Amino acid sequence: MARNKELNQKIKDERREQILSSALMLFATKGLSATRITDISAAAGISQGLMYHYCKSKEEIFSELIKYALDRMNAACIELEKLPLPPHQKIKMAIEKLLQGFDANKNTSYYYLLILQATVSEAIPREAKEIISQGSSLPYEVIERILIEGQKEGTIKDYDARDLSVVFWTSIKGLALNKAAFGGSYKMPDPRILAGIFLNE
Amino acid sequence: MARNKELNQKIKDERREQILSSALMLFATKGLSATRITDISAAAGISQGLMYHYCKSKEEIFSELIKYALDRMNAACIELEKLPLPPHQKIKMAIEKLLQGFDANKNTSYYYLLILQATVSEAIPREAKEIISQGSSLPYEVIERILIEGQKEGTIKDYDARDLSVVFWTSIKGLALNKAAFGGSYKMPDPRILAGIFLNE
DNA sequence: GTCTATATCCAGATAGAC
DNA sequence: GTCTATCTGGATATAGAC
Repeated sequence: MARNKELNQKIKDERREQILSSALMLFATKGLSATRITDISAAAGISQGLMYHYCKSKEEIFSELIKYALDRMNAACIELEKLPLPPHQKIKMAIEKLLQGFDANKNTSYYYLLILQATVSEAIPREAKEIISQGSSLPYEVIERILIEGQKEGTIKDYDARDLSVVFWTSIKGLALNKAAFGGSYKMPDPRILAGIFLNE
Repeated sequence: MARNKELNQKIKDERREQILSSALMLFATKGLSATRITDISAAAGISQGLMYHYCKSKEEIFSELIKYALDRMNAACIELEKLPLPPHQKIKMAIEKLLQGFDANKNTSYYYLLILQATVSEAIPREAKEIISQGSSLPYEVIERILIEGQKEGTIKDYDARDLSVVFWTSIKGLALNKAAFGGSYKMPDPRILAGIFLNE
């Protein structure tokens, strides 16, 4: 009895994983609206009707993916800030890790595409919009704080820290979207190019 | 008689302008698929049925907007390359002009959103895909050539020129998308921040 | 040229059998 | 838990009146 329940739960969890993973790819490459529920079910290898045992709608899946992406990004930023390193090293490391992540795993760049859609699009469930509007400012704040610290030490260039933080993230996002667009054929540039935007030599 | 024909043509042209302009905003903020033909007709102030006198489908409008954006961008790049200026000045000027353009006119950043959609999405008419795949490499090539020239003169940093060109455009695109996402509230950063990526001091 | 009304089609969601 | 069949709604596209 208990055995069966456990097994069923396991199957259910695995299917849900499968669904989320398929949906990520489809949402990223077609957008929420153009992705049909049957696209997701086909990619996950189940019938269309069965989808409704695992989720209420594709909007729900979309929101869940957004939440997951934001949570991970924010957690990583908090970790970064806590590291026992001088600020300019934190910036260097962040850039290296982010670019490596894009090269290693295309899903990473797909998440950026999802976040962009959710930020920019009016055709997105209210829930996803709320998750975004509440959870997307932390990375900017963290980088800004680190840059200000570095400016005090004289290791970071003396432009407006808010501007620098915006350039940091828009450049990263630009590269992520390029990766999502051109995929395997495209390799990330030398991270020192980006680091040079911020660091005094 | 001839008068009427001229007048009719003029009305027709104006309407078409209206439709294209409304469609740009809607495609950028909702995506092609989520934009209904009635959204466009309502924004242009005409009935849904009348749309079919001015275009075959929303896909056709989308392709036309993509073509227009690419043509203008490519023409601007060719102009830039021809200017009688040293390479590092061309880079500086390109960055300044691009950022000014984003601040001056939100439509500019909307075009970037359209290009991104057309590049990344599978749910895009074949025609738009073809336009993109044929017409989107020139800006990268032009910037790469200018950078190589500057490297010979010692005014441009000595990283791989292809990498630098990719960073140039991905950073610009990142800023454009940020503008599209956050709109009026967001002001472009100091162009010297970006220029510093490329220029030897 | 412009509108309203209608037909067609397709995706989302539900119901019922296994 | 899983499928197939069906209902429903909404968007596209067309037809016909003014």
